Amino acid sequence: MEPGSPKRPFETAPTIKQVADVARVSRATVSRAFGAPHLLRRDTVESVRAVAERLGYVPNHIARALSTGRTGNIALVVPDITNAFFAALMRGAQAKARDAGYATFVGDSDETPELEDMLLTKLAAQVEGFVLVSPRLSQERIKHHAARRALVLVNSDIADLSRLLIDTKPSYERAVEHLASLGHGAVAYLAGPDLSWSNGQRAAAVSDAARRLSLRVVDVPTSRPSFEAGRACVACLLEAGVTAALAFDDVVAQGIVAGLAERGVMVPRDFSVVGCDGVIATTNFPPLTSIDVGCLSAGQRAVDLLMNILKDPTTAGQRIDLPADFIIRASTGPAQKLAAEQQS
Amino acid sequence: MEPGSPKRPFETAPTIKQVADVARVSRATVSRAFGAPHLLRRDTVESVRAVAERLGYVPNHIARALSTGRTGNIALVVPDITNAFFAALMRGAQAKARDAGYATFVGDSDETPELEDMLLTKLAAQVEGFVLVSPRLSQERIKHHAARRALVLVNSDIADLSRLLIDTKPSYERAVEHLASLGHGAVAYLAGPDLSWSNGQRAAAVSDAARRLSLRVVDVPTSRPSFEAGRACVACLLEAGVTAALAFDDVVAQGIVAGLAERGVMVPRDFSVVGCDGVIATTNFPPLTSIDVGCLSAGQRAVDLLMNILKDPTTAGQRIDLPADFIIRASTGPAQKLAAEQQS
DNA sequence: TTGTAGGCGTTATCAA
DNA sequence: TTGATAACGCCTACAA
Repeated sequence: MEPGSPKRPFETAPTIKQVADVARVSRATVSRAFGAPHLLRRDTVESVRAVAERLGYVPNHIARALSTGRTGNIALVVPDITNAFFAALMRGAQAKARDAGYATFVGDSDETPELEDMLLTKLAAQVEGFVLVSPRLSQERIKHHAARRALVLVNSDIADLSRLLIDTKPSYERAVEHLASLGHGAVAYLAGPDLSWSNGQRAAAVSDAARRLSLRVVDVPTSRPSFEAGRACVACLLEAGVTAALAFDDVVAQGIVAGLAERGVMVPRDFSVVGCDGVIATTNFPPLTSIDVGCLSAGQRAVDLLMNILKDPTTAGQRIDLPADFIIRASTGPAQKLAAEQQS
Repeated sequence: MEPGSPKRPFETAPTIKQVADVARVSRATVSRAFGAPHLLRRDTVESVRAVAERLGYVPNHIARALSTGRTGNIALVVPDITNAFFAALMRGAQAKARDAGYATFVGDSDETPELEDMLLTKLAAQVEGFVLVSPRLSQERIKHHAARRALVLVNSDIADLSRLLIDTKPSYERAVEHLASLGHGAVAYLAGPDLSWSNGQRAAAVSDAARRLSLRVVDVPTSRPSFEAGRACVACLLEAGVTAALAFDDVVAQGIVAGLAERGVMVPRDFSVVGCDGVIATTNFPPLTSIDVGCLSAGQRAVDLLMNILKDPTTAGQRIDLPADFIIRASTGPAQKLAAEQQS
């Protein structure tokens, strides 16, 4: 270390007082130049801001928060950052929050209720609100947290709480119809997490549509929605004699396609696969027939909702349903003759 | 643009003063009962804590931060959350920070220097340190930020700043050797962002190794490392007469594979592709021959480094090189005869 | 339109 | 071992 170096290793940020002194105004004026410029003369605002700029002054979030009770922070809590669906959602949410002047904490719960609970608890003191995505936590605990902080749920349906639900049911039904029309008589559904609302919805949609169309459905559980899980269940799929599979999401679908390819089963010639999410459906070969849930805009909408609640708490508690689009690409095709005959 | 209204529909937390009054001690004593109990008599601590418990008192994080200058927060700034490499890195970093008792802000700079600068500036007041991943910002501005807050760089080499460099050079060289040994006489390098240190390193490695082995190299620029960019340059690759391509990362590599497949060019039979990152190399068919950079542990290491600096600022400024592994999977194979003949 | 002064909830520095 | 009091940096009535 340099001799005579300052006790603090880092430069200390300029304060409102320093700006005030240099600009020859009061601290209140500096404060207003940033927080309420309409109360000041134009040139006052400009000169103060110029000085601030020159000094590198930025209003201190913490001090402001202490004074106003508003932190200007929100937190995003998701089961797995590396999942493309959550990542895209976070991207939209984070950008929206930034535009609204909010900074964003992120919490990865690693798919566990305990970590989720812990994150919600510890972050609460520093945020104005939460966006809780696909929670694995109990209703009771979620309500507990919602009672002390604004909270928007994504893909979790709890009465009286603000929630954004991506409605994939019609799309999964259309997907089943699509497969039926291609001559598939037996299909599989590769499930997502038990605790997931989305999974419940999707499983029900497949089951309902299949019953209606007299298709046979095989339900295949997976430990966790992953490429590996999809790949691992291929043997099971082929054994079950199905000619098509609907997956909980695109990651699982990709795994299925890869697992099939390894065994020389070509998609869509020999087997059809349907995914869900829409982020990575197009970054696959063949491009996946999939359900586009518009995760980016879902993230934005969730933050919109949260911002509304922060502005007017009486708007809390509403339910918003977002549509999803079934999009036919190249991973589905006519049922293979052989397999079709097996059914009849 | 303004943070929400001040009125709070949520339970308001008790303050230190309320606890002090009820416990019939001073605020200082309450503070010490939590922050420095060894300075107090045992029964004092107990009685104060009992009262606090009864009232549901929890020390206010914000007020404490203002007073001590310690926020217990760090920030992660990355070019693109949805990129699998960054997502995995964030996951590792976030988990490590959580274990160390820190909360994590996340900033997505959308690959732009301006946003990056803005995030660094606005977040500075609320964090004790930054992990800045693959910055697109100028050295000058980075140094500016590093002067006021602890900062760890990932994949950016600026002297005197703490930095974690994932050394992919030997691996790219090995990749070129691998291709040469398979009979490829002309290869392409699909570049990443101009401002990226990683890209510079990788381009140089390919160029050096190719010169040494007398291979022809075609450099193909891309706007942004994306699936689409990889897919779009396939025409260019085929025109250039190369039989193999090394991509800046796995996403681009996936795009190339898909683009080739669309034209009936099979990988690795007709064309070889090498990626980099290792996150999604295995979630592709065929699994990509790729360079595994261990992003998850890189995230952990980066936070380790940051925590060390926070504990002892004199440890700042060190450079850590992390090795990367070249892994041969199924996207590379012998050069196609026809193409090979074209070369001779 | 601008300045003054008190307060936000804690911690840190002195005294006692 | 405890208490009084001054920061911490900002916002916001209230005054001017």
